[in-house]
Amino acid sequence: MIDVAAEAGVALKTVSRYVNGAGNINPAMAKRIGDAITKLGYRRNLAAASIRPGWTSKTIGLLISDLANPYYSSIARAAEARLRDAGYLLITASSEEDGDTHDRLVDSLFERQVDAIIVVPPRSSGRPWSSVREPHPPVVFIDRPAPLEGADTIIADNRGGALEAVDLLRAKHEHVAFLGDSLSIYTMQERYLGYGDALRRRGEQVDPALVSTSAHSEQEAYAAALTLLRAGKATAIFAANNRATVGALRAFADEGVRLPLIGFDDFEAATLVRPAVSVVSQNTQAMGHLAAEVVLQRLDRDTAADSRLEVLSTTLVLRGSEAE
Amino acid sequence: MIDVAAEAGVALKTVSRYVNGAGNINPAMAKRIGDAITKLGYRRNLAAASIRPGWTSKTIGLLISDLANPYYSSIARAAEARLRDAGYLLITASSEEDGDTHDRLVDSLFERQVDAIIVVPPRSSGRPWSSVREPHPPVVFIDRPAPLEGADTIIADNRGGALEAVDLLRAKHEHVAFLGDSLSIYTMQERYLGYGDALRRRGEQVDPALVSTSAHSEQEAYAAALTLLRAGKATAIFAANNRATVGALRAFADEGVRLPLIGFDDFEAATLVRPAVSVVSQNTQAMGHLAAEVVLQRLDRDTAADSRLEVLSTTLVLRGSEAE
DNA sequence: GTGAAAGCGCTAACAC
DNA sequence: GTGTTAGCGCTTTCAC
Repeated sequence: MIDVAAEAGVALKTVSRYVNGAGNINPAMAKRIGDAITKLGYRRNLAAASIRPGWTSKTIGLLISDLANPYYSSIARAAEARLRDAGYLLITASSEEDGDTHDRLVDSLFERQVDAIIVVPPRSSGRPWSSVREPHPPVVFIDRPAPLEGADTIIADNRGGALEAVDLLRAKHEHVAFLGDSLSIYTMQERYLGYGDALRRRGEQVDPALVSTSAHSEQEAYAAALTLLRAGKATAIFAANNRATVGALRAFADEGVRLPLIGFDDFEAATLVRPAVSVVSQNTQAMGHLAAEVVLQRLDRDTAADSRLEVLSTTLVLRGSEAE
Repeated sequence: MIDVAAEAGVALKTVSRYVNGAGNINPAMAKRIGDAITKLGYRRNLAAASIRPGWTSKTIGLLISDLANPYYSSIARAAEARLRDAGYLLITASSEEDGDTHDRLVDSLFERQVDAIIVVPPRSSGRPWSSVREPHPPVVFIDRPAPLEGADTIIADNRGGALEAVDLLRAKHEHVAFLGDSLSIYTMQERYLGYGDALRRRGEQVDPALVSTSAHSEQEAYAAALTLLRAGKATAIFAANNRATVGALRAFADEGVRLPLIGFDDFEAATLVRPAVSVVSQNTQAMGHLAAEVVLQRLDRDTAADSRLEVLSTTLVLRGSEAE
């Protein structure tokens, strides 16, 4: 910047004003400065600018469990698009559901002076969030309940979505099975509750013989679905996540049957398989976009405004026989 | 840091040494400093450290066309994992194939003092790369040829992959059609060349009636596939990208036929559809990982080493009837 | 409208 | 082994 000032024959400060877009600059000088910048190939150092009081890095952290998971990458994409429009860039990192990795990444992000972070709390918990010293940049939790009292949170209505799906299945079919992963996972628990809600609404109880929670991997989901089919009791299946849905489809194919099925979370193959698969769809775009909005709001009016808890509703997408 | 030093009763520099893990510190002092840091909730400011000569931001930029695209998010994931192990964080941004957006993001990244950037060159070109002033952080281009002479580049063997697939189809079937997007897209052009290679190898010419390059969207891919089917000439199809493959599958379903098919790029639905779909698979993990390695190598030995051009081979994954 | 000097948080010399 | 000083690139009072 000194060089630019020398080249243009003005003071350092004038160059600073120029690059910051301050209005009060003599047009002739502005031109000289612009030329000098081009000639010297000057590039601004935002890191240096950001250490001044009142200045920020214009960078936001995004901590998710796995960037390669379409669910999260879609959220990331939406958040990035919105924040980019507002002049922010996103540092994206994957915690791999590991509490320690997550904690380390949070520290790294804070050390890099991010203005805020958007976080998917990992399943395996590390240090409690409440132990993170104030003051720190605003944190917005998404997808799962905040592990911190009174924090901004955006989640989907897992329970309501499951209720709607199971209710629809139960209207036509006697024995609706629940095929999912461990109930110790928040979203699973919620979807299971929704499953129960739908039955209780009809004055029925959950039948343990129809509940399978061992779909930890696609392989196990397949095995669980097979067991369910061979037991012969289930007349319809609610698959509580993508893995379970895919496992059920494979089991159907192998057994040569096809039970009515509704999965949770949409996926590409759902419209390709015949018959097409009905799903409870989450609006990941909306979640990413909303997370960005909440962050921007916190950053704008830096007030200690009331924390926001947003519950995004799900959409039941009926395809195949369920659509009739 | 001043506060920490005061609290611990040591000099500023000793605290600096401590947080930098310098060995030569009196254990008693180290303990006092550690306690003071905890007590005060001190967090290091890496931005301030990074403006010192010889220090860097430990941050790397990743510029891709669309984070929500599984192909790119998978690359991003692999690169992130490798770089995280090396102490780097990734600023990820989507150019949306727009040259101007891309150029702006490159500038933003450089201004934020990233140590290097990994770039997917956008289709619509903005400013020429050669006009970007030296010196600038190392740039590694991936997925498409570098728009800059002598730059590190990692691409997949699109041509060879297509050749292999078409060769296999042609061995059993008389008229293999090419279903793809515009040939002005680099990867398409390469795959089309591979298609031609396979035919020429048998002393045949490309039959224009069997070539369709209008699969710009899934809808158009579907329409193009339908046209191909109804013309009745094609006896097998090489679908040059995911969109084309999916379009072909929809057309098959609607017409109640199933031609031998090999797609380019693997996708989840490929194993779910019956019969399963054979594909030419790119190793996105390897591409991301390798991009990270090349970056680290440039950063380590900051030598002006020879530029690397890596061509990753593809894998032909045979499923369904093609597997017989 | 423009410039000189001070200082953001940090680290590298260079003493002690 | 530890402290003092200067300065990284930038922006901001506060004079002119």
